[in-house]
Amino acid sequence: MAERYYLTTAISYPNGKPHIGHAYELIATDALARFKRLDGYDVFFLTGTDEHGIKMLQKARAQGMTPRELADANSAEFQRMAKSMGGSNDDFIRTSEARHRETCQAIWKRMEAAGDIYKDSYSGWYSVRDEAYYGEDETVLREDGSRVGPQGTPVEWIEEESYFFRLSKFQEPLLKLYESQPDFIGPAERRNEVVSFVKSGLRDLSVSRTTFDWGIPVPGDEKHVMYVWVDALTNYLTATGYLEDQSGARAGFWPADLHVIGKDIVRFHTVYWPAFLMSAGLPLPKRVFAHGFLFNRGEKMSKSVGNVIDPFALVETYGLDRFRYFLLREVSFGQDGNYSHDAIVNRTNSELANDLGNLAQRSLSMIAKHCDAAVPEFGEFTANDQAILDAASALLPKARMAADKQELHQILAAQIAVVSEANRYFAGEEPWALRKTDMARMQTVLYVTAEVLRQVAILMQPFIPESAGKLLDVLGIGETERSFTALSKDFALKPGRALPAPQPIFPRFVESESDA
RNA sequence: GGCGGAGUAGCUCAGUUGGUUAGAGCAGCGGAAUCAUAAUCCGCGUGUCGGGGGUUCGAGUCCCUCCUCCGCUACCA
Repeated sequence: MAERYYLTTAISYPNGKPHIGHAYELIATDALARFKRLDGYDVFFLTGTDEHGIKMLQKARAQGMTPRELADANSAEFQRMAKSMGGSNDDFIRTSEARHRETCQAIWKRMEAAGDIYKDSYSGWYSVRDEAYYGEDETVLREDGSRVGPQGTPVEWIEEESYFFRLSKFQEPLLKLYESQPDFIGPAERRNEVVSFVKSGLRDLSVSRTTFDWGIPVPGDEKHVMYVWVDALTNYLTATGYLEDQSGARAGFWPADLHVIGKDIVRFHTVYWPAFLMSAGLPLPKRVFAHGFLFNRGEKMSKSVGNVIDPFALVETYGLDRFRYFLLREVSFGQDGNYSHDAIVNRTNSELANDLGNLAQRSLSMIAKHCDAAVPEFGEFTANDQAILDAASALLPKARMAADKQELHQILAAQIAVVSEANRYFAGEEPWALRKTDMARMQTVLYVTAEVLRQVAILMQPFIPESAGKLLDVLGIGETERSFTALSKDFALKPGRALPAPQPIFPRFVESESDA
């Protein structure tokens, strides 16, 4: 049976519309999911929405809706976004679903049974206007004796009954985890931050609230709802059904192999989450990888600056694959990145249209015209032939290593380097000149070029599924010959096999009058 | 403030355990070719490797110091 691979995005808080950050995370995780599927794994790829909490409640009220109505409406938008971005997720979880309630209550009971949940009171400086608690050091005592929060709003001392999770107990086990499993947190910079945070000491965590009811009730004390992270993080477990039935269809996917998240929620995934699981006596995920943020021309996206970009519009403008390629190639996965119209056009025109697309077109149209529209015969390979073929064969092992470290940009960089090399090879061999002097040699050059294209196209599928598929179409590669298994020599192009008429796969992006 | 990271060609960045004339891609300039999506190929960089000091036969690469930028420093997610 195939090895399983379970990966997730973070679930999105749907109190607004999806933005480019959501799209980015989905696309990157999708590329990894597709990569693993093509590499023969039995993949479970999960994304979803995190629908509870006071902000949803407030937003719903403001719009004259029930929280469930708001959640339904906005979650649908996130599902539409996942589809539009080419998401190949196997499930879409909503925390308002019954299955999730069941799992949350089950994990709660386990933590409680372990003695890690206790009732106390949560107190702090609360700002009614901000609807937030602040630490004492965040507040300022004014001369008139009033105390205000960081936003300058008045705060008052509030005590609320709350359940606590004994996070303090897990400081040592967590440090041990980071040490024994150095790959638990990626990229490495994040790991150091987490370690130093945990070393500085952990306080117990308030995990329930009584001030609102849009959430999952605490078992046995229903005036409490679970607060934020027990609810949100548990989604990863819910979707597998592991807690309900360990022999269920998806139970074998737990523990997750990879949680892909934004760098802003590293702590919750690398401190709280493993602590909850340890307490509940459950296996821990293998790795949490935090990506960076995307900036619009170096500026953070914000409504006030007016540079909020709708991911649907970007796909509309550039096309899905161009957009995916840009994000995954331009930005070092794990670091912050910038996007701009010029950057998208430059990157994709240069690499997809000029390098890859044009190489395909120039070689395949020669094959169509001069080789009877069939894969050409080849003779003895020269050193040049062998070198470029070897460079293509070397891609898979490199890509695998990079994929396991989530270095998506490296995979694409390596591929495009081979494409560039293939262009140099093609120009150097001059098949158009060979046509007049040595047809057999011309055929070999065209064969080698097409075979390199085949290898690259197969490896491009996770990133630009549709256009890589089209490229495989014009190379005459059938649906069953597209997995990474087909990268082996046994699947190399067979001379004589008919090829369809070549057609441009990656058109250049040309500025229209209205864009200028 | 504390801890951590970064400052290398116009732009984005590589530069292993210190060792020969510091690299790539993009952009720019010149040329070639014409199979191809005006695409491709070739050639062209005297860069104070943030400043200063030090260790060493030798430092972008180690040490000290200064400057600048960034991240983390718990209950909005």
